[in-house]
Amino acid sequence: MNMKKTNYEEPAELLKALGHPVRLCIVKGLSSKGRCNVSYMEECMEISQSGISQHLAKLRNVGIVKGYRSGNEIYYELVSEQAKKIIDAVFSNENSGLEKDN
Amino acid sequence: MNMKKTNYEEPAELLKALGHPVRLCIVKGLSSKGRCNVSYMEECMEISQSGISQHLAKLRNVGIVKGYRSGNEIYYELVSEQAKKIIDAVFSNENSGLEKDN
DNA sequence: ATAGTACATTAGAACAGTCGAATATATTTG
DNA sequence: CAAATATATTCGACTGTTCTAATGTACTAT
Repeated sequence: MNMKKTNYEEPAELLKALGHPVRLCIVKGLSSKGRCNVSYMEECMEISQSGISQHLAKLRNVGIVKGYRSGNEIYYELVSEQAKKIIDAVFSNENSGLEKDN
Repeated sequence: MNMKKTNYEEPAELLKALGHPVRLCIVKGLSSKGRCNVSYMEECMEISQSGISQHLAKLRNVGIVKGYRSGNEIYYELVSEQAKKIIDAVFSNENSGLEKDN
């Protein structure tokens, strides 16, 4: 029944990349507002410049975002359809009831 | 523009829990086959008993799965609607084109 | 060329995640 | 009760992640 671990390694990488509050925030922001430069992200979240850059690097490395230079600044865009779908799934949160009463 | 980090902490936990090949495999399996006991999972994946148990503990802790004892064994079920949606998004992978040509 | 701005990269300390081995607990069977 | 089975928990080594501070690079303006 095809439960080979290797089939899950790539999608797990994607989920792991999204599984950090700062990165999730970045991607959610890009998903709803389109492109955005790094300084703006810095202003919106309490995190250092280098922090943002490092998180963006991870998102780039798994192909979730892509950056375009425009003069002095770099604008990022969400380029992974799969990531978009995941974000939609995560935030389609009309939480209709009983969860986590474990 | 509501980019507060705290709003992203819980969903990030969920994604992080799913962001490991073994756990993703478990959840995907439960998603498509319904309930399953631990021994069966062990057989299907190359990992120790304690490994499976530890991963199941994580999934339990964030409310993704729930286990029911039936005699000697424990059957797990996927109980988080949000996780189901995410799994669907991850594996709706009719990859229609251009991604990751970074 | 120098200085300023925007971003990326590196380094290292602190912390979190993962894995196998050993041990613990709950249940069933004899 | 003792032994067997199924699962959970704990421990410790190892690896990976995250953060801050410092430094590097690319572009712009003067």
